Amino acid sequence: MKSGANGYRRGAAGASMPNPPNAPVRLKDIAQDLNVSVMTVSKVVRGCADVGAQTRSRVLARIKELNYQPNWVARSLAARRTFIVGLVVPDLMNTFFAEIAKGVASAMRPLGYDVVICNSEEDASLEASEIERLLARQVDGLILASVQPPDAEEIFAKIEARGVPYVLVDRRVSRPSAPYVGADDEAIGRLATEHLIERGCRRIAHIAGPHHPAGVGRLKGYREALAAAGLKAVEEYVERAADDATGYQAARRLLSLDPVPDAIFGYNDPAAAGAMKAILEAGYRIPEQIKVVGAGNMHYSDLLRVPLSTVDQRSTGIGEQAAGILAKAITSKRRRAGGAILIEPTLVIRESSGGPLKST
Amino acid sequence: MKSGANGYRRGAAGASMPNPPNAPVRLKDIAQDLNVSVMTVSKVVRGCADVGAQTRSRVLARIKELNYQPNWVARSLAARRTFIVGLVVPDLMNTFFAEIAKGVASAMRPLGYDVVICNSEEDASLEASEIERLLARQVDGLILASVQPPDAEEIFAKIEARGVPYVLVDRRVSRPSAPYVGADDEAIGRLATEHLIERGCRRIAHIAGPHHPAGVGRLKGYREALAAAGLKAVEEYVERAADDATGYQAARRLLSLDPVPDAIFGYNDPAAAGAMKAILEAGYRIPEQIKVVGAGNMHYSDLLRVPLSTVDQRSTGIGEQAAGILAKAITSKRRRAGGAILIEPTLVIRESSGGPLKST
DNA sequence: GAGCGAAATGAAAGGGCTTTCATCGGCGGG
DNA sequence: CCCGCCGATGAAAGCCCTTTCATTTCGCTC
Repeated sequence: MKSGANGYRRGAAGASMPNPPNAPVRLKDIAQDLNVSVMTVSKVVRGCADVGAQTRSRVLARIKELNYQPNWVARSLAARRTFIVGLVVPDLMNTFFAEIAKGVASAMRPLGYDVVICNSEEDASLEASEIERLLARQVDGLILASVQPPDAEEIFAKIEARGVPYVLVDRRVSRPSAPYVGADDEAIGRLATEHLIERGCRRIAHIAGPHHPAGVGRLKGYREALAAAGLKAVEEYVERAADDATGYQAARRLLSLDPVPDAIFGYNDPAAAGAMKAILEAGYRIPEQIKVVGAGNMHYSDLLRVPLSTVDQRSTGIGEQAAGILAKAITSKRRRAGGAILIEPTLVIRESSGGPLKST
Repeated sequence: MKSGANGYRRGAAGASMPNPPNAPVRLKDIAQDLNVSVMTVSKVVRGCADVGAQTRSRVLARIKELNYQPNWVARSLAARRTFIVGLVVPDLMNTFFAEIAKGVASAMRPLGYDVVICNSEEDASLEASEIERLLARQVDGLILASVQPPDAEEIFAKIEARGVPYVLVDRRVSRPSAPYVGADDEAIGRLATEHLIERGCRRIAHIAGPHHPAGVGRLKGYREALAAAGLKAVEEYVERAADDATGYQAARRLLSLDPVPDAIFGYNDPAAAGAMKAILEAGYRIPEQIKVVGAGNMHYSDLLRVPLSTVDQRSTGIGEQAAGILAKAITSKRRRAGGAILIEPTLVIRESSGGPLKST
């Protein structure tokens, strides 16, 4: 019963079943139709130069006619490139990251790459597993806004061992060698805090992020600015949060302190927005009694309860630039993009810190 | 020079180069190490039952030791399944869709599927090309919040021709046979409009969406509600928009009309949020002079300038349910999920329409 | 101790494409 | 008139894994 072993797809006979109706068209089908080799068709599909003009047009015609679509899985396997890049962000609900995703996708598309977006939900282990899946899927490159705690070498070692180029965005994990696109977090922290100091605040609280570089860096900048202004850093004035819900909670705790803060700097906009909700609920006025500043300039920040002052980091640009760097790294031999692109953070002053002109 | 044809990867000699340092570990490497067949290793990896306990543990040990990761591209080709499903949404910046994405991903992950999220940016042709790429990538299924105008049969015909199961979410394209998860758009339109009528509004304007089912349906519901209440439908009171920026513009036009509307129903929350910005800028008070209602209950709606009344559609649930249906369709023989799941829309009353209790 | 079925293993044949390299025919130059 | 070269075409060998089905080896039953 040897013939039984023949195999899958097409009936039973041999290698020549013409076109079992429902199966997608393959290179081979076209080649047989036209009495040319699979190679020739493949070359036409890929736009190789060494195909006769006449042959080419015959093939092209048939391709259109049969509506041939290359099978990218097979192509990826053979070519050892998938033309997929992975993007891992911690929170898609924060439009700051959605915007980065948009930037990445729109920069990658014209280069022929698809972007697979993953949401790690600020969960380091979920993130790790997402990255592993992406690697298993043989992505050509990775863009990461990482959740990883500063000491998590392992994942990056794995990526590097695989030789997959990657770019860090927004969160600069402790890999000085890795390419990075984003703002200087300490500068962000300083900028926001200095602004509040200028506006006359003296009891400035901070809702810090989780223990990733962005959180840590902004906290540091905040402390530096306080120190530079000769203000005492009150330990109780620093809370932790990750998004609007936790920011709300954090702010409630801050509001229960005895000398109530006269300003809150949220490490990102959702946290600051949540804080504003808590502040208003507690009956304080923004900005008269308590001023608020966020960071990220997320899409809805100026539509919020009180339009939110924030530190802009040009999120779409981050995505595009990261994409550019990654594309270059993928193509180059060295497969390691270099250096960091530090985005100059800029203050966007809205009502939550007293508005553009008057100073308190 | 026959030997030159030998091929790629591993040096030159034969099929037995042991382990060219930098290449990823393959099934074959493990098999050779252990003197078993590739098959056996493959079975262990996939958790097949018919492997001896001892062999299994030897293999497992080696897998861990060498840190073997299956190559999903090869696996997908051989198994003719990718374990990838595609999700196409019109606007990731609208957290309503980000939430759906989250729901889909979290429901699919435990089933072993990865989700590829695509943002069509409300652009029908971009959407079409994204869907084609997903098909070319051999996705196992598709979840679509489609931008397509009602007459765009072509794409769906293509999907069906490929035999790829799909589920529609939030936007019910005119394919009565296709499975759908989302709210009844006319009900949404009615609910919002009736609420505004109850609150005493008589000149209710509507910022309608683009010409997709969600936009059309909600507009229809709005008109029905007006008619039912005996209110005249003023044609100038209907504007078009897609997001907060265009919603802002639309509202400005509405505010320039002579009898200024006393209410605006935005077909989605971003549009309504943009409208609120325009209204406040023009010096009107919300809700005293103009009331506003949106739809979708997006993540930041209650943090907005004036907390936004809206029609909730349980976005996370939509994603999860769609994922469930799709997974079933993928597994089943028929490959076509059935029926629609209509989510009961519910009103969420916040300040923008006068708050929960008092009735204007 | 022959016969049976189950358990464990593996051989062979692809999946649809690309890669490398050989071949073929025809042209101009020597 | 033969050589070598070029453009055009194709043959063969993979990419790494799964599928189908055959084989081998046991332990049992009767």
